[in-house]
Amino acid sequence: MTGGGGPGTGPAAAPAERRGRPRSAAVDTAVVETVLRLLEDGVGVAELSMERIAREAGVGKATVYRRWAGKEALMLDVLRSLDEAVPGPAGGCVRDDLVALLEFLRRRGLAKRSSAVLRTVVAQVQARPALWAEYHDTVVAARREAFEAVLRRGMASGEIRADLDTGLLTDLFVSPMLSRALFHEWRELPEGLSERIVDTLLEGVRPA
Amino acid sequence: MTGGGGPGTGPAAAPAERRGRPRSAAVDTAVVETVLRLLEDGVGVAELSMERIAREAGVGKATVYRRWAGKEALMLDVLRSLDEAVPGPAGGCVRDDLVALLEFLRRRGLAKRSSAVLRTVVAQVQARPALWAEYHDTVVAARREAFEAVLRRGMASGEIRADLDTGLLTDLFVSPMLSRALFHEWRELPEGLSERIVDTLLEGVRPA
DNA sequence: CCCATACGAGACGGGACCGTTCCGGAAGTG
DNA sequence: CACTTCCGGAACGGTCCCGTCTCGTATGGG
Repeated sequence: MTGGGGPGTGPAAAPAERRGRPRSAAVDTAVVETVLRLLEDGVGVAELSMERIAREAGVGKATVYRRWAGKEALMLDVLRSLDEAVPGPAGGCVRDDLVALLEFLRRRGLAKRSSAVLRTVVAQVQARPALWAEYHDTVVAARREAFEAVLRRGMASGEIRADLDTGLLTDLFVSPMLSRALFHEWRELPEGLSERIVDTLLEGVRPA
Repeated sequence: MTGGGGPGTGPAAAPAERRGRPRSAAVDTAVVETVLRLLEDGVGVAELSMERIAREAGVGKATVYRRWAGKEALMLDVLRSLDEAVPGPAGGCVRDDLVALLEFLRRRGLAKRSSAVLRTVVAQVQARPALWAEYHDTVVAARREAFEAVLRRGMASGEIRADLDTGLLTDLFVSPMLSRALFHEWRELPEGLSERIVDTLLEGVRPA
């Protein structure tokens, strides 16, 4: 239930030749996990003070500053910890693959934790572009690429119109799910939503 | 260029029987306008302190507190000031009305100011539901109703499939524009985008 | 074993902001 | 004109936070 908080969280690689006591890996995960939990609980990124993070993680403030230069650097690592593998195409028909990708968004990505993180990142698009860039490269890019790959396959097989831009198509498929997760606070994502979105988009809104 | 900051901004109605010097209406608009400008410049809602708002508006802090109980109440009035009339349907074909509504979103609503406000509000969905509720009732509801009215008209006239839910359809039309405005920082909203979204949705993604 | 380094805890000075209060002056009402 | 209320400015005590530093203790590599 901890999401993608596992390994790969280390903020900086040790340059070998370490004497003395090594740093505790548990501290890294505890801090990152605490930030995610607080965001999940609705604490805004600005109410998140380094002091509070350390307090709630049961960690000395100096220990946090020993690893991260400031809140910005810490947040970047938090975003990096969210890296998740997108499910590969099942190889069935394109329609089912699209539904599966949207279901992945609905279930794993947008249930609670990730919707909170997404809201937080969106709020920082203007003030801290680096934060958004990191989130885009780490999380968004892989998902978009997965969508576009399926769409290209559909275009090759004749299941998808080939005269459309895959970027725009990806927006058409993804953004309805995204908007609901952003605005409706991770409720209102009912079971059959993915199918309804995909089928409506495929069939078109105009009567046949 | 001041947007919807005009009348109706007063935080509380005067109960008549006022002696002494009346409150300056200029202060109300100056404060609200300053908040909007700061949000527009990328200042997060949490970096927005009452002290800073008063300073930048050239207004005494006590004067602000005389009108609003706190930041939450002030933000509610700021959102209320955003109320804008949605353009009525031109009465042409449904397709053109849908394009016109999306164009309204692209041009007026989502260029700069409103995208900043929307990001701010989204960030507060969890922490301050009242803020989101106010924004929804003031801004979102009217726009959604306009969309659904056009869609219902299209269903009656046979231009839109009648077996679909107007709420979901509205999401399909609106959210691609919304997502771009949220994520891409009010760039990347090119001229023909509205037409492309509407036509793709109408025609469908599957080949004919 | 020894020593360098990490650890939690907390003190430190500096700064920002909160919400209130007071001031001297301005501006309408009666 | 007298009076009441508002105005901008500024100060107040209080709280929280920042980033650094110092304790005394724990822990692992050489």
